[in-house]
Amino acid sequence: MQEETLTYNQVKERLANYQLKATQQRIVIYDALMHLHNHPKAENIYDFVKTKNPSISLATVYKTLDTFVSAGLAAKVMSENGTARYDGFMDHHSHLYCTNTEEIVDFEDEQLSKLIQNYFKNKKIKNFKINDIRLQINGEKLNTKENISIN
Amino acid sequence: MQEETLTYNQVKERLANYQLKATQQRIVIYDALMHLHNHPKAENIYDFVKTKNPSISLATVYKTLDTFVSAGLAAKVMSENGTARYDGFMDHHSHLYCTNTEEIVDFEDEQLSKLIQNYFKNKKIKNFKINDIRLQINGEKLNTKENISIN
DNA sequence: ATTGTTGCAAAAGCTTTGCACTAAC
DNA sequence: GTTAGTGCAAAGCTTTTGCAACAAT
Repeated sequence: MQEETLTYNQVKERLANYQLKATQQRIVIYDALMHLHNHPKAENIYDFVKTKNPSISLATVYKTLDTFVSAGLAAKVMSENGTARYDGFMDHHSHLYCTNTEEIVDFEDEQLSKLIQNYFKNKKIKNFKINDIRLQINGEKLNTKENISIN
Repeated sequence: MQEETLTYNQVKERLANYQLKATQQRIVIYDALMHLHNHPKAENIYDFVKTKNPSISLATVYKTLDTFVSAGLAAKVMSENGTARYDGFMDHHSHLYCTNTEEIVDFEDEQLSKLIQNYFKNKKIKNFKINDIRLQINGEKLNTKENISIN
């Protein structure tokens, strides 16, 4: 798995690319998103960043995540129980959702994406412009010791 | 579009089939689900049923919907803003989600379902048992006067 | 008669808001 | 210096809970 470790300056630069002021809070939250690959909720991110910036507030975490989502730096995914989960990896991907453990696992399958995209090239939906297609695959993790993996 | 209009006794019978006591509340809520095809939230259903049973409580609506979902009589869909939406039509289907109007529109496409099912017959996901695959198609409704329709 | 369901009001959980203070540019 | 972001505490909204009263079987 790719481990994206950016230096302080690299993060600043990336924020600048998105016309965002590089505040301490944004930097640590961005960093958290790069480290937490489990589709954390705001609270998880809050816990993580508090170790680096103990005075940060939960409201700031929410506001910042919202900013990132608007800017296109992060994605917001709704889990089945209605709480928002955040995702710092912006490549198109779908999600596996385990109904038992509530885990959300990224699922990326180029071949399947192509298949679906092609399908909709031929079959249009009237009065609707498709921006993004995601699969939500619900099921159960079978072996709790091993990880879920494709193929 | 199929308009499911059931008599009082037919609803009672259907509830009985699911081992559910046929209370007034359940009957009107079930009826509401059959009439409201817009993926209503609990509050919408509450408003609808209050015309027939003005003393019903919102808590009962929530509890009853939960009961229906557990029994398999209805489905719960999470919308992008984190509120639960309910759906009384239990055939497998996907959803179109309009990012502007927040409308959720049912989308059923036998051909596409088959395509995806076949795909996963060959390509298994390790340690994961797929129970249900749904497409979440995000986009924008183009012509606000006309309805969205397939093909 | 028994068992499960309802209604109420209170609480819980997550998220947003308003505003004075502060930091980034 | 100006503009935008932060922290706080309060409020908002959806959903859940506990329990006594009640209705269905």
